[in-house]
Amino acid sequence: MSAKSQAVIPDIVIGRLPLYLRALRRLQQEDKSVTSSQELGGRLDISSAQIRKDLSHFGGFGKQGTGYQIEYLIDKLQDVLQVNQEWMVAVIGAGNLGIAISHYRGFQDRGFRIAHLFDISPQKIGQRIGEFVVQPVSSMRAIIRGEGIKIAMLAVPAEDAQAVADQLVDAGVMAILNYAPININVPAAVQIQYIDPVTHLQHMTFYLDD
Amino acid sequence: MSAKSQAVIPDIVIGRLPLYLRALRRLQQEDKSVTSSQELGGRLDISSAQIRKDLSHFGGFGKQGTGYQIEYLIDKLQDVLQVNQEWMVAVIGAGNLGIAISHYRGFQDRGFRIAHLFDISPQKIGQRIGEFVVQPVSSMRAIIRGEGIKIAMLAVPAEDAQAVADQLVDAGVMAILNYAPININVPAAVQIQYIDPVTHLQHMTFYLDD
DNA sequence: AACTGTGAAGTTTTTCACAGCC
DNA sequence: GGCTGTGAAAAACTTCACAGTT
Repeated sequence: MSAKSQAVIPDIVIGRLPLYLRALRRLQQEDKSVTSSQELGGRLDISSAQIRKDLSHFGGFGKQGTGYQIEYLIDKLQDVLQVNQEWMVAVIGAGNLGIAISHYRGFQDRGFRIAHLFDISPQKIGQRIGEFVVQPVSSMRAIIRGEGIKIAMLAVPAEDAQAVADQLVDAGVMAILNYAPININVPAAVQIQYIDPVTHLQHMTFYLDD
Repeated sequence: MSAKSQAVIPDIVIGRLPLYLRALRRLQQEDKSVTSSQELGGRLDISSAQIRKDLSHFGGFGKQGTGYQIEYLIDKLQDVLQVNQEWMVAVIGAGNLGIAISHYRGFQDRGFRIAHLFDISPQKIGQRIGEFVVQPVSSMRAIIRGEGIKIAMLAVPAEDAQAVADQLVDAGVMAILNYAPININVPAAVQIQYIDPVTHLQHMTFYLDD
């Protein structure tokens, strides 16, 4: 056990930090400079105790009697999540979804920059999509390795997702955000997250009448 | 307490059912007809005990010694989630994301059909997007109410999301899938779910080295 | 007076482990 | 022998409630 040993933070806590960060940025846009666990919780539908407990894992970010300095807390959370730097991201798949992702302006100021857009289809390769030129999957490995890209967003058909993920891992990618509606197996050291709108919709229909 | 009173099922269990369903459909495509909690769990990285416990909330779907009949289990889970019917969905926002959503083929066979695409911009209104003609937000309320649409996908700028959500609720929508990177407040009876790729990316960067 | 940070208590969720059935 | 369904145990997570600080 090293002198600087860190307690393990529950993953569920880590998952909430981006939500806190997002809400704090919003408060900042509203020209507030201080907030409280109660105000933040009200916005997010999370109890104030939960927020205080979550934040306490990383040290005392607040002031008793006062609350949290928004700018300071944003900075600290960005440090914790390592998004005070700008991560290069590769997008694989230049279909409608890949194109929408590539055009999305919302990555920039939250720690990410799309660096490349890949596709396997000869029709797509060479095409200009926003500021990107679609590159062939065949050169993906070399580029990702060469530039040390660690994060990829997968927007290929479900059938191809596992094979492409394998190539990404081989190329050195350590975090994959998979938009294909299929489970992917990756080594334990590689992070994976899923976005599938249908799972969310099906979650909600359970509660609908009729 | 009615004679047919149902025990309350934990929401976290409901959230996993769509994942089971998705994996089962995949197994079916691979021409399997029977599976086990172990096989399913292996695909999903969920323990077999968890899967058995989750499914047991709804009655005995499996056979001891044998496992689960895939077709039967799919049908039962679709019943539970109420996706054996086809839900009409409205999409609001005909930007890159709304367009990508409107083109996506993956809703059809999983219980959902996009019925309308709305936007507020005069440049967008009347434009043809795939099989849809973009309709004005001003007619949204009447159409949603008139057709009894209960589900909406929100793909508008963060600034407009709360206002549009309020209109949707007023129009009778009971479930909203919000793609705007902002928290929305809706009445407790209305379901809301979020998709924000950046929160997933930030969750993963916590674990990345350097 | 207002609010944080935190042990302790309470609740929920997951895993264990095995009886019972095919 | 293989697998489900399930009570009981364990682990994880959330809330309570309050001492301590501004």
